[in-house]
Amino acid sequence: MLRYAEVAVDAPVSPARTFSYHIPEQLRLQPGQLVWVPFGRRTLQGVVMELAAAPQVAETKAILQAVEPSPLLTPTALTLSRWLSRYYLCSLFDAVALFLPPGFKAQVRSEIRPAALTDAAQSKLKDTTREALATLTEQKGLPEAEFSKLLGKGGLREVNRLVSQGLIRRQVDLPRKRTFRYVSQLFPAALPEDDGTEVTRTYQLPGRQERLLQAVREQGGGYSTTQANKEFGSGVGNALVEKGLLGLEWVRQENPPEILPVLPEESWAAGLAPAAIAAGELTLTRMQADALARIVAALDAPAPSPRTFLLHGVTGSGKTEVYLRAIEHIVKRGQQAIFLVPEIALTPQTVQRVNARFPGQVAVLHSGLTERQKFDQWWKIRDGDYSVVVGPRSALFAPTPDLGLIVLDEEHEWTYKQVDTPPFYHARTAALELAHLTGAGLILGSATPDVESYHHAQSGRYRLLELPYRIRQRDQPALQRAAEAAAKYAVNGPATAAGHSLDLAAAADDGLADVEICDLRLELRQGNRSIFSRALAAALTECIEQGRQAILFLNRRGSAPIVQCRDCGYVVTCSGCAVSLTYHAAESRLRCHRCNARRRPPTRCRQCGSNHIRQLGIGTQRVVEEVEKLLPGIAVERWDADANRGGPSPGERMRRLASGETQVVVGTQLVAKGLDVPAVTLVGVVLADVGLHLPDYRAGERAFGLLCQVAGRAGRGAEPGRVIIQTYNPEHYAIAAAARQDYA
DNA sequence: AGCACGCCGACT
DNA sequence: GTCGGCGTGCTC
Repeated sequence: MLRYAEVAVDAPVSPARTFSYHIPEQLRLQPGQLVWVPFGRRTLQGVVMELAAAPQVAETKAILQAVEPSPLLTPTALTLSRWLSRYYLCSLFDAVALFLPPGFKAQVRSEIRPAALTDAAQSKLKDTTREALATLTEQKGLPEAEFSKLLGKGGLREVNRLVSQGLIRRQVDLPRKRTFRYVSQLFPAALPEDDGTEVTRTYQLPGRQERLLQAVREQGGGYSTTQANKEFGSGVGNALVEKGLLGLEWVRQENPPEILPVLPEESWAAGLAPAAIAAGELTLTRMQADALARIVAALDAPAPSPRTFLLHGVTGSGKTEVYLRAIEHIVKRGQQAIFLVPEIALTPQTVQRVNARFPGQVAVLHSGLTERQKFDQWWKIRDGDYSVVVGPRSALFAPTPDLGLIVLDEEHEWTYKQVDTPPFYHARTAALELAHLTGAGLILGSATPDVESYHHAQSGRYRLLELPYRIRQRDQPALQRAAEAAAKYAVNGPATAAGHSLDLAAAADDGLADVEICDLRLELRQGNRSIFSRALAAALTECIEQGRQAILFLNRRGSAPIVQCRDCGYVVTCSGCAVSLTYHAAESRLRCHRCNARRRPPTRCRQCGSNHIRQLGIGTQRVVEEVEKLLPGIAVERWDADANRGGPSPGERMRRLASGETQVVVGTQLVAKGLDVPAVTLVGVVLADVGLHLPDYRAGERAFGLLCQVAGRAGRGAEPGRVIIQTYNPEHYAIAAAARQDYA
């Protein structure tokens, strides 16, 4: 029989490694259960990966106890854990920990007791140790942590020495109390050959015990100890447990209080949720309808069919609506969907739309929840109480009972990659594997897909779905007319016909803002030393005079400046890595952040010989000053990580912008993502080059994506938008392509 | 994390 | 000849 278990132990061991333990007679274990095991001198948590007939080694220790009576991980989760461990080179336990309920961690608490404390043995000890032992004897025992503290520095070592000398005893207790919301309950005890027969007895019990026993048996299920103590007096239940007439179990509390999917208070777009987006109100464009049809067809096809889609749609093209309809399809057939977003706090609009479409069925996981709330959410998801789980990368491992679809919005975002603690997984890669294992569909969506994803879509590994046109508010009357006209000739029903007409209208004008590139080298040559080109200065002035709003964007990340020739735009790069060199003031040298090469800073430009070499390094602060100089008395606000720490709250700033109080926003990436303010008609990129020369070979790709996103901020309302990109590198492929909004 | 083992330098 | 500091590898 299967008397052994292969256990993933919570220790830093090689990937995929398990340890063999034998299962004691009285334990019934299944794969996926969390257990306590002895490991070296310690007692650790582990997860049973599989049961086995034979161990890997001759000598095995016994599993001490199960933490939960039933498995916490499904067979699918175990399979994905093994894959994660091998692929990301982490211990198997680090991988399975992703799937465990929040707050499962518990530590062994050991108690120190005095033993054989003869004067002779004590005479050889240090003074502090002798004093600590005196306290210990006085208290008749202390928790190990406290005792070790009494011994001062290196206390842990000293404790072990004393244990091996036999002067003290260590008693290890496995934690009985469960993390949260566990209540102890009394059960009628059954006979050992558990067939449900209750224990019979021939003797008489004291009155209160008799009455409690009767009450518990009548109840049938569990009888809370708290209630028992209240009604029959404390200790009565314990007496019955000791007589073997009642069993005591820790049971997870049923029906935890409702968790409202509350968004972080500080969310920028509080109160800005699109008002009229309810199910069925929107007519899909033909592109949207096509995309949805292909997704639904794949989801309905028999199991081994390609179900990974890359939904490439420009900002405002209606990707979210496609996700929502696909989720609806899955939910209707009783399955669940996982909706991943890069950061909850930055995508409140998306989250609110999901919430509005599936009221009461959405679990929103975010860092603002308390540990207890997260714990309750985990169990409710597992019980199938929710149809949709929205959250950051970790939400991929939520215990949905029957996963049908995974949506990964803004799939190019780097927050999907875990970089701080093992396993260093990428949620997109892991989602692909999970979808493969479960047969679930996977939709990756972005306006600027990661080059790797796009490549997979082109080579056929994913299916590519394109939404090339923006849907605008100003199209709505046109849509109405088109729908009416088209209805007369409709073959496929009015909705599709109207959508088709909208596509035709949009094809002539894709709804995107006009983008101009402004060559700063030319400005400089013509004597303009300001950070604003004449074109941007004029556009900004005009925009404000017309009572509209503007966003000025400066992608200045970190503090590493760039060394650049102001005559030809040449940037000093590493000869081996094609990465910009960073000036290190302390050693007066340029350094490559990739290969660590060192170089003396050049005095003349290598490309044109000019000595007009500068360290580029303007920040948003400087831009704000320049705007105030250009347009005195204007309401400018700076939105970046620094400004976020002090000053008005993000919510307050968002309100001021939405109401028009703020006329110009100067910001970093923070303003590039998700900001949707209709009255913003002008976007100025103060210096596009900065992001271009980050010490990262993906710099060009990222600069392109960011510029596209920034450009998407303009002209979201009825008025057309205008974007001006200032650069010293107008011919750089990333900037030129971004100006044409040409992803391909 | 904690422990044993073994190597090497500093001491009796 | 012995002690101890620390680098390395192991824990079923």
